[in-house]
Amino acid sequence: MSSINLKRLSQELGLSISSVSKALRDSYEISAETKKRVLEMAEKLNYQPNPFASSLRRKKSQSIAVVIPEIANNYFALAINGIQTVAQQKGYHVLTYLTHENSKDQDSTIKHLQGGRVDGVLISLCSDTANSQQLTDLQSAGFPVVFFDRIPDSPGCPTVSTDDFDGGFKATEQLIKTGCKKIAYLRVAGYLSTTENRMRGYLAALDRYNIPQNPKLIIECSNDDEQNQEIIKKALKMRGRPDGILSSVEKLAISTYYACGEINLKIPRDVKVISFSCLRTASLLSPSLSTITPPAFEIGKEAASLLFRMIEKKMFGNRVEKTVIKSVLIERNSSRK
Amino acid sequence: MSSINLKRLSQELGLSISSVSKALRDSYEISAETKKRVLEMAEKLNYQPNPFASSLRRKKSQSIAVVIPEIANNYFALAINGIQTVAQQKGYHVLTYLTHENSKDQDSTIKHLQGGRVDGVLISLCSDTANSQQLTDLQSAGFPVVFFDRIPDSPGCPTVSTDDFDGGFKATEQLIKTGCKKIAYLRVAGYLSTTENRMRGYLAALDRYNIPQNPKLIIECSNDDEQNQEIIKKALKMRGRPDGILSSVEKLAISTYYACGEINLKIPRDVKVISFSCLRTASLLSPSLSTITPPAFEIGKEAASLLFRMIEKKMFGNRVEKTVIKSVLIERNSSRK
DNA sequence: GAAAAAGATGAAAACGTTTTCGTAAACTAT
DNA sequence: ATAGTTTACGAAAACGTTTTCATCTTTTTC
Repeated sequence: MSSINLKRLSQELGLSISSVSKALRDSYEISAETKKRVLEMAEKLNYQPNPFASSLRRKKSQSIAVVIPEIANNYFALAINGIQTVAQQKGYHVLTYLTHENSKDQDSTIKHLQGGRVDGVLISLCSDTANSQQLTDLQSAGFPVVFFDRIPDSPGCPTVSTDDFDGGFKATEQLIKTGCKKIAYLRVAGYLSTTENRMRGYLAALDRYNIPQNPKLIIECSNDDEQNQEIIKKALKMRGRPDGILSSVEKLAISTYYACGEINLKIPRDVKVISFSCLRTASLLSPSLSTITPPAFEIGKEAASLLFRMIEKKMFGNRVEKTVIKSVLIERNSSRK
Repeated sequence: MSSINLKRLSQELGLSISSVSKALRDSYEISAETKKRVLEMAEKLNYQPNPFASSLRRKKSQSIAVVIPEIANNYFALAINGIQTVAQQKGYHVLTYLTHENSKDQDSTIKHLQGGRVDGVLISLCSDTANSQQLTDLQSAGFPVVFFDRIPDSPGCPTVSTDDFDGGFKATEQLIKTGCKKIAYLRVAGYLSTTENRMRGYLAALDRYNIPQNPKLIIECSNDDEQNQEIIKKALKMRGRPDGILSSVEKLAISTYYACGEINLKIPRDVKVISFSCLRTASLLSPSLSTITPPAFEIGKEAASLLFRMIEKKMFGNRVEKTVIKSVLIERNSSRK
């Protein structure tokens, strides 16, 4: 807390507060000579402007918020990395809020944010969201909000996401091509745009290859890893058990590996597995895991860039940008013949 | 940006600004009846106090900063999770800053933080820090700073870390017990308290078991994964190549796996591996990776708790707290006979 | 029933900036 | 020399709170 402020600085220099302020902001009203003196003194006294006074006066926080379900997750960690890269370069500060997949937490966070603490919000929705009134309020007030990854269905929102439908389709196709007939889809509890779209891709692929859809093969998991392992084990032991698994999120693939280990099913011999995942060690797993990898870092970067464009009002009229960045499918041993 | 403020609220209620402010802060000066009216109106108009005005006046930011080298890293992601848990519960906001292992970035971050944007700082030092003047300035100004994981050597700093020496010792011991005679230690470039202490544990274990220390087996890696893979490959091809590897950080273990794959060395047959790591999938790797796992989440939680104790001045005099939380060693196939 | 105490409210200063506006002094053009 | 313009600076208001202090009313006390 450097208690040295403009007043102190101006006294030291024998100038008025306003002149010093202008000098520091490089105003044309101040002579080059004076600016130099001011800069030097500021440096010497290690002057740091009070960000709150500045924000209060300018009605600009120089901060953005990132609201995500969790952070100990390869995807979100990478996305934040991308976001920070852009924000730090723009001289913006980044506030992170975790919702823990809890819409109550998400709503209260959004509500607090209305106070003006940030100039914009990047958000990936939590899974138990029905429809957040807070969020629509925020947006309709003209507040810059960009959704990434888990986005709302409503068309009026700026979003950055990946081609989930396509990913789900291609992953399923891949399983089909290696001979799978009974492909299970692992989805998480609640509603997620990603899970939903990936599933639509999965179903479309089944149709395309004339494989009958089977509701029993759409397996809803929870938010608890141990519970999921049980759910998956049960699915793998049922009559007409799946010979292929498409996991909509990384953690379910991991649970699948553990589940198979416990009931002595060999991947890929007994069941083939492919999963959406940003796991860096996918190729080192036993067996190596086939993945559809969303470009998390780029999505974060793109979402942040879009947000800053909105903040800086460099938007073309009211056009709502919807960016989609392709995922990449990498076939590895877990889904090979 | 709810443009409804105290003034507006007070007009609506026919009260003075000060009374409304006091009512909202539940002051004893205001009658219960009035408080109720105020609360109701605030709710109705969705009043959100301006955080900057409040911070400016109270000289309290209700925010803390987390300064870390990177975020796409299991350890730091977990630690932040712990930090957020505590902060969110305390009603504090969390600002994250990435230094990218760059002391310039770190210094400029610290410098900005002196403006009073936060009430305290949690920091894990970057690897190319010699000694940050900014940081010592900040501390000696009485500003609350807690170091976690990568901590300074100076005794005057509050820290939360794990028993790195012990971890290094036990990991090395484990390799020795499975018959390794030439154990390499993989360290990262620059200076890290963790790497250093783990190495001291490693060297102590060698001494304890009468294995001669060999400087050629202490291998300094870089910050670039591809480069590291080359470095490790080279080390594994040299005369008197290591038969055991202790990796001081997770990413070097991963590079080791790749390196072994490329030159056809089988883990653990040809070389045994153990690593410090928070990888959730350690047991699913091929082969499963033996790890010393620092309790990242707990370290984050503990560090944040300590910071809040400092912020709230609930410290006992000037005693500097140095918390150490034990890591746990899990033997898996990569280091078995 | 007067003095003292308690209760409830409001006016205004303060926090540290930024910005608008005013005004000297210096310069330019006629 | 005079009017106009430019240059460089300062005074003061404003941002939205919090807090101190004063004020007025009501209640208590002897």
